[in-house]
Amino acid sequence: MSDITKLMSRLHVSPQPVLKVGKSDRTRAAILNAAIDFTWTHSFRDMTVNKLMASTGAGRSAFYQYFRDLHEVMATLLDILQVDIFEASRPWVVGVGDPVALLHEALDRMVHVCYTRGPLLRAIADAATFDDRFEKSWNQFLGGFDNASCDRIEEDQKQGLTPAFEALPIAIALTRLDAYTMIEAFGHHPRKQPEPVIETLSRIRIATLYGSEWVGKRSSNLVRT
Amino acid sequence: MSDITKLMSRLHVSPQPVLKVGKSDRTRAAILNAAIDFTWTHSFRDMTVNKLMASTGAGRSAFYQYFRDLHEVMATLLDILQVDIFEASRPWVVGVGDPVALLHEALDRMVHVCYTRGPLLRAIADAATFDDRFEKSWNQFLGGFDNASCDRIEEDQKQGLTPAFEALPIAIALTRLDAYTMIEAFGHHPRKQPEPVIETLSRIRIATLYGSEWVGKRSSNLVRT
DNA sequence: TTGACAAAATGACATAGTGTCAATATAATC
DNA sequence: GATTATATTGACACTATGTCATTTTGTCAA
Repeated sequence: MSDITKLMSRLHVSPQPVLKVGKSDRTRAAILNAAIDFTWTHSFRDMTVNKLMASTGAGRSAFYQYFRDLHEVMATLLDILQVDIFEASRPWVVGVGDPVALLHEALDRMVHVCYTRGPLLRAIADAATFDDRFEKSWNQFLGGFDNASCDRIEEDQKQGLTPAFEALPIAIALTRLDAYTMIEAFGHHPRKQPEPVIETLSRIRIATLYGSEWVGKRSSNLVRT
Repeated sequence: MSDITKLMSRLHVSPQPVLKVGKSDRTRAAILNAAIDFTWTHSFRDMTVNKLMASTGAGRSAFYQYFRDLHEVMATLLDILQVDIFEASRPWVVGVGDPVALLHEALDRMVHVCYTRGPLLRAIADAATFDDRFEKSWNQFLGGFDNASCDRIEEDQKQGLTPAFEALPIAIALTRLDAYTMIEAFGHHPRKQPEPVIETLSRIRIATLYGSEWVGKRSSNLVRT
């Protein structure tokens, strides 16, 4: 039963307007919050089940009631973060109209999300090197981006807005560019300013996809139907 | 005393044609080789002192005679790899002449080195997330690249070959682009083909620095004195 | 309100890896 | 070949993990 299904059945069955939250849910949420808090001030490598559970009041063993291990916690947090990041990228990925303007819009939002959650993003990327299964999740996340980006590039190529080249390798490279540049910029305290990062990523992506003449412009005469 | 200095003094002093290698040197080398071999077939996360020493014949405790921990081993390997990679990048970093041609030359060599040592490069990047001190080494390695790249960009800007923008953030982003694209492509078996990676990285870098019109060309009319 | 049941939390245990140290074995040097 | 320096070893203390039988605690119906 998925989380959403569980939530809906609870809403449906309950005759009361108050969303009932069992102790189980509270502890689970406490663990996730403890993990988020932890990443804000420490590296993932220093995270232990003990330290997390110390922040929740419950004993260490209780952890295993909710998660198989720390990586499953991180996977849950990635699932949540993923939604926000994909949402932020939508303008460019599926938007209609001037692609340069759409790209600025999307990068603006994406950088904002990553700035807000920088240390968490970094912890997630770090955690991927610690565990086989979670590494797959992280690669699927990046892969989802690769594909969305690739589709958009191929669309723009059909329209003659972007030069004809093999889209997927470029999409893959640009995804790594974005991800690791933002992790570098926002993953540690003190975080860098978001604006220069937006400038940098949009300069590189626009120069690569639409030509250097549009770099620095907030929009172009290029139109997409 | 650097490795090279040691090697030279040994060559100089020894009257015999045979390079004298003490037992100490042999064990140390065996550990380093075991680590390299290990990265070729396994992830860094699965590396243990035990597994490494099993390949050398000596017991686990002997390891600590030579290295403080696994990260010191990886730091040693990074030092070695670093030399080859910086050497490969030299044409573009310090070369004189057509920058587009120089860039192709440098990327060609760099991709070749990273293709040859792909799994090791990946293991090194992974190891950086496991240890405070080694993370610093890895960041210094990337930072060295950032600076070299930044210097070259600022030179080209003075010559009017590259648009005027803040060079360092772009250099940082392009370094992450190169590093993590190559780790993605060459870090696992089966490795991707090197040629498309060269194409991809040079396309993005040239479009960003010299303008889209030079992408795909092996050289430009741009000249650098 | 109470009692019974299901669920959550606990503490003790087995396992795996780390790094250290005193004791021992081995190599190199005179 | 004796001596000295160095490499190697095995035992130990420590930290963290994940499991399980047991106990405690919440929830719901009577």
